[in-house]
Amino acid sequence: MRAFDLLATVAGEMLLERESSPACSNASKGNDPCACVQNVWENEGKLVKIEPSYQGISDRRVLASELVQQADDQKYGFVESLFPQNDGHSGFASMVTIDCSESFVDQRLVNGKNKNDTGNLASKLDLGVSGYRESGVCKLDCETKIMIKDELHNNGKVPIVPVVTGTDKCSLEDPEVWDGKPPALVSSDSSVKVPLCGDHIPRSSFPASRDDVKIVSRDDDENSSGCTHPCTITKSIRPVSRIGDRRIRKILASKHWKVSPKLKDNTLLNTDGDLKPIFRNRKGYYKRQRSQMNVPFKKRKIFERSSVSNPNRLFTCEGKSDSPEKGINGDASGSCVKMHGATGTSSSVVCQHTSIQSRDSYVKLRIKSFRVPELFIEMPETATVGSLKRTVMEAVTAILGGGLHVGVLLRGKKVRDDNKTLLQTGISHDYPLDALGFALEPNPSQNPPSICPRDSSCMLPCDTPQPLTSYPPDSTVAHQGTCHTSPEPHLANLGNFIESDHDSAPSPTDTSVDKSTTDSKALVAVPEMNVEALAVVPIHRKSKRSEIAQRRIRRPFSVAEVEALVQAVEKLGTGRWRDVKLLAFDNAKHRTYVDLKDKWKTLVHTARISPQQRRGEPVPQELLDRVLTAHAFWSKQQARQQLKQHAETCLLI
DNA sequence: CTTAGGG
DNA sequence: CCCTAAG
Repeated sequence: MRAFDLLATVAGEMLLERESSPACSNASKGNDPCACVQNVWENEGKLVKIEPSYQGISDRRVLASELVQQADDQKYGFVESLFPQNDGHSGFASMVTIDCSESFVDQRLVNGKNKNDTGNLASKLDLGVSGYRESGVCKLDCETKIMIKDELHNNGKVPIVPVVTGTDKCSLEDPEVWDGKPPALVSSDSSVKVPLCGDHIPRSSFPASRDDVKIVSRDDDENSSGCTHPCTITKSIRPVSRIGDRRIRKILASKHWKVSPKLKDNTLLNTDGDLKPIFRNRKGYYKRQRSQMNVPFKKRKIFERSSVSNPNRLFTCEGKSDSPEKGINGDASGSCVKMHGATGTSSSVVCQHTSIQSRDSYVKLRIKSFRVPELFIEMPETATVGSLKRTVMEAVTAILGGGLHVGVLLRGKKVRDDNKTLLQTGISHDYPLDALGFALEPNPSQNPPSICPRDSSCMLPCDTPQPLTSYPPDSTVAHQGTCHTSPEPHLANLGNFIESDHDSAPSPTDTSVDKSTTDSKALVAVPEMNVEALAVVPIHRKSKRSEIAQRRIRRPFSVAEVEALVQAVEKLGTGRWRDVKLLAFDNAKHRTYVDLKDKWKTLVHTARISPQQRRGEPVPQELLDRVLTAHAFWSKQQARQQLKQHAETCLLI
């Protein structure tokens, strides 16, 4: 096996430019003075093709050669059709070198500033994911404009909004995206969301993000089933992370990407077969549990699509938005966004009241490169060069496409406070460009703020379920088997109040696609946490932290959940966590029965310690009392049960 | 797969 | 929340 340690650096150049001239406000059709958006990435129009330079596998070096962008308007690759809304011009170039111990990925966002040459980026993604070959030429055709305004107001909002312009050539029908919900990330907080390389490139160029790409290493690209329609491609690809738990863990344990030589095409079906038993059992409820592993990536997916796919719908805070919430970042006064097509035709203006903003209050940023966390790849020596290409591509794409967030460095120091304005942070319009840096970092705690509100709001039942009466403090009725089969109706209903994980809510992808498609390669991107030391990282630098990256996000139990749990345990006892799950948390896909068991464990512990020692959201004492009572009761019950059994066995003997 | 318990 | 042994 050959191991490639791939430290990728995505270099690109973005210009987050300060508004240049007052005239620009009139230039756009919306006539919104504040909505004038300038600028973009540097234009180079290059795309890079990763191409191994070696003939044999003995030479481990992989070089990247650049593909000159083909600015050909006539050709439409699937990329374009996939994200047709991007009518602007951004290209990217990337370079990957793999040299056993180091790799370098240079991705460059280039601006198709060149208006008339629509800057169409036609790139031959030779190393695309299987099937992409069919498209032959992939064209990334988009213009991304970013404006950052250093708010003078201390509202903690830093409106940075990508402006993607374009026309619809292919509508994405993914209800996950278009269900009217606001883009999660944009609305979540004020952190600087810069749709850089990671946001645009991977998805649009080769939608091989972990979430929706079937990572395959097949040697017969040409024979692959073909993706004539981009939308289909996306849908037909299933998340890598949907592999069974066990398998994932094994992979994670190895802390690197691993491509088994046996995992070729014909393995796919087998893999599927392996998975079926896992997913098929008991009302399929376990399947849903599994799918939660995708949460972080799905979140991202939503954001990516929403920010790219349909700007008009999403980036509007005039109240016309389809979103139930007005204004994406919840701060209507802060955001100034304007959409306009490349042609300057369609545009929608937002936030007129901010139009008074001084010209000088815009900050111009320039991002020369992005650094990407380390990757580790292991491949059999017998693997083909083609599969190597694809593997690297997939690795890079996956890491770019999943779980990354942007870190901001000011004078080399990390800017951690997302709530400060640029100005407060020290980034003002006349700030030296070089002082500001960006880095792609693994998302350490992807605790999506959008979740928490739901926890509290959705979980509170209109009519509070009646306290349980069926657990008689000292009755012998409560046999382990009696209430087992027919849960109390009100208890069963309780599940409805528990947050239903919207991330794993049945989506077209989940239901229709997963059955037919399969997991293929056991590839998992393991973002390296260390982003500080980027340039060249020795192979042995991989650390345990990579595992942490794959940990499920921590989701503290809300009081309502605790209530539900207590109630269920009061009813069912402490030894039947699966039933507890089904009874009270059936709709909370992210809570496994193990989680519930663990939670109960901590609840008991919490109830026993003094209130001063407790942490987190305080659990009402009443609930904790019930926990202790129930725990005592069921412990006694268990003891009795055991005694009984013991007596019986003794009698038999 | 579930349960139980340690980490 | 993870992991693992045991059933």
